[in-house]
Amino acid sequence: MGLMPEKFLKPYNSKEVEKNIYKRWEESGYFNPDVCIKEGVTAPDAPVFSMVLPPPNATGELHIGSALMLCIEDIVTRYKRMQGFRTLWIPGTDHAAIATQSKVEKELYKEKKTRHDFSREEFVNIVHEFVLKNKGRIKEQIIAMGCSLDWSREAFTLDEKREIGVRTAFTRMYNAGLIFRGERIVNWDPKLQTTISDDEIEHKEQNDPFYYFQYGPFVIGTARPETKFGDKYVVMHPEDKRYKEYTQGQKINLEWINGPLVATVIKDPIIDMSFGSGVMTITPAHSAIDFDIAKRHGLDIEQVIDFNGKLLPIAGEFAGVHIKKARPLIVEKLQKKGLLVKTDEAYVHNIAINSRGGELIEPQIKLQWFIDVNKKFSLTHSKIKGIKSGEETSLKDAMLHVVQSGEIKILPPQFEKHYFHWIENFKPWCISRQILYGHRIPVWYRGDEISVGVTAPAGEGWRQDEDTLDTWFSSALWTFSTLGWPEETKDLKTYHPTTLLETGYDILFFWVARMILMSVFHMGEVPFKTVYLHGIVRNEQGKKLSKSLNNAGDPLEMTEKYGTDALRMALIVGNGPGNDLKLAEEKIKAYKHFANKLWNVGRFVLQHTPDGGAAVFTQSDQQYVTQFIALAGDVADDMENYRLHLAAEKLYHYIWDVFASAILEESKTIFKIGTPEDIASRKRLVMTVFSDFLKLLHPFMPFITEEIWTSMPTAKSLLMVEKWPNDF
RNA sequence: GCACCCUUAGCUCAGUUGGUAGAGCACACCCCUCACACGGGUGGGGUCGUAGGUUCGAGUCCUACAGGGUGCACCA
Repeated sequence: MGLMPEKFLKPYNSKEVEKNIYKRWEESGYFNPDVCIKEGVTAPDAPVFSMVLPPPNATGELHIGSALMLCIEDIVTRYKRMQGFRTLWIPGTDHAAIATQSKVEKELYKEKKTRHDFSREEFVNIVHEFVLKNKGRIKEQIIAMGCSLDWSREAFTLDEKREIGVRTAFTRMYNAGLIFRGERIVNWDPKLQTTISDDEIEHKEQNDPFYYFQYGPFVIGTARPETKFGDKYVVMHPEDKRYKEYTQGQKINLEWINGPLVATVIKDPIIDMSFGSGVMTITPAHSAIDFDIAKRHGLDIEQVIDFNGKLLPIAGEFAGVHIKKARPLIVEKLQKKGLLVKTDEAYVHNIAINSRGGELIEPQIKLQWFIDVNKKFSLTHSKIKGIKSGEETSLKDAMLHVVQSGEIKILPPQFEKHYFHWIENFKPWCISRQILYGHRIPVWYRGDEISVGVTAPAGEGWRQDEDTLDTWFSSALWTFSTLGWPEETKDLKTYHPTTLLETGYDILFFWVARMILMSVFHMGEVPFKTVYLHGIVRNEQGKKLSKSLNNAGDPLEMTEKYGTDALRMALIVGNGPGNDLKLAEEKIKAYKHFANKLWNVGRFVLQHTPDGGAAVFTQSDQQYVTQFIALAGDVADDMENYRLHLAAEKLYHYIWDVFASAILEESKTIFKIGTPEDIASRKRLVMTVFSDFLKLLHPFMPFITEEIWTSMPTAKSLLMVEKWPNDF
């Protein structure tokens, strides 16, 4: 018997190993690149690899999708660290303003309380306490996945440092004229009592009756009769022959819901002649398109529905009635007046709902803060390829430019098209929210005066804007706010732009695009060089998922049951970039078996090869060496090109089919009846190949490889900072 | 409506630059042989959605179609 410790006599026990190993990593300080340099495991002038962790919602749960994200990012990080890079992966959490506040309000509601039972300060404190409790749990979950994050640099989108960043960003953009306050039509959620951005809207198909009403000489169609009270403009296409007798601005007397009305004819090419009767009345205060038409023709804009979803006095007898209740009543009245022409019951259309809360969105006109993405500004300090310092550009143009020029590469490449398409439709970004939890808008008012800045203005009588910022405003600064910006820190100079941004494709627009926007403006450079997008894991609503009952559940449960390494492999193998993942528990189990296989290979190696030796390889062993070097090259090539799934599979098959089934099986005979030269050669082969194999596999299965490594005679320090094997 | 993705073994999916089909699980039979039964061995199972095209050669590229899914836009 050789060096084999007793622990190898039992099957691999992930539970006993994992906590212990993580503690050793953490205590080593090697998650922090500064320590790596100080201890001499990384060269001070080594190339940099940096990445931010997409900050999980502070009140969220770590789900199997986050596990996939953590796993991919940790694999890349560990690989780069072993390649000798100055490697930094920054952890943090997101305050997720709306989501968090809704959650707390739900909790409060259980005690029959609402946010209105508290002062602003009290309420924010309640939310804050809630967040603190949850943050710890998320950190535990991230640790359980084995992530090599530098916890000394942990950040939170709503902590003090980030608040300075947010206020600085707001102020500088305001001063550049890119942030403005204006009355626009916005997406209003009557339930959460806040605006949301266009991207937070979800369209849902719904069947509603479609009514045709007699409107003077015209027949108009609508699915929303409750908005029609104030409709005094009738719009048609200028080239519609059916209505050529009517002229722009013509007045028409007609009978409407609450009595006689003078309507004005408007001609506008936006009208689709083939839809309905080709004529419509407009409600500019509650429809984005109608609002545009009204602006174009200088028409009156009148609010019909209040911010709670109830009809205003303009509705006459219906004033104060909720729109949901009012609709059938209005139809009934119009029918009685003989103005209902017909009803199409089979009408299917898309309604807008808030993806965060689920309530129907009511377009409303409100005074809000926006980022103007089209306005030209001068980019004073540009490091962006193709844009000179001082050159004029717009946020939109710059955002397009950095991807078109290839300075930012998006993987898989088809998502570049999604990105371009989205940018082309990018309208002013509404950044103010009427909720309490979040970064309060750094603007103060006093009479007609306005003051924008990082701190409150001096003097009496200033009142701060009541609104908070869209949560994505602060997370958009993440690549540089985590590095100390707006201070010109050493971290900022060293690690920005970050090397890689890895996240789910579902937040390409929400987050990735907005990070590009912010970095371009504030840093004059890209936030990252490569974007790697992984697929999402469908929830119970996903049709495919619900039909199979063996889909895996909570990641923590899985790591408990099968070990983190097994879960990591199951998440990686067979899951190409950008593809959605459906994970069967059986697959995780299979990689638990693989972990045990590796464990037993370790046992064999340590039993039979007490020393590494310096023997000369026999010809056949030399072939194995060559094969292994080729494998190491292949794996490195896959890693460089983010083909993690292929790399993992190659490693799996190598250790099982080549190393265990061929090399070890042969070795049994060689060790028994081989010549001394054969034996020495084989012992060296087995030890060196296995030892280096552990390095190759470590990014994927960090715990078990580190645990076996501690028993290897070749081990000098932790495996996590060993150099990636490039040759023998 | 516009765009993108998917369709490969019973199930879940790989297959990076085009070169005679792979994995895990499941299934059948054999083996508790001295690293490992969380193992080993043997075996069954696929006209790679359909129809064309390019090519010496296509699951892999092109075109059309069908089915499934996603994103964006939107109808008054």
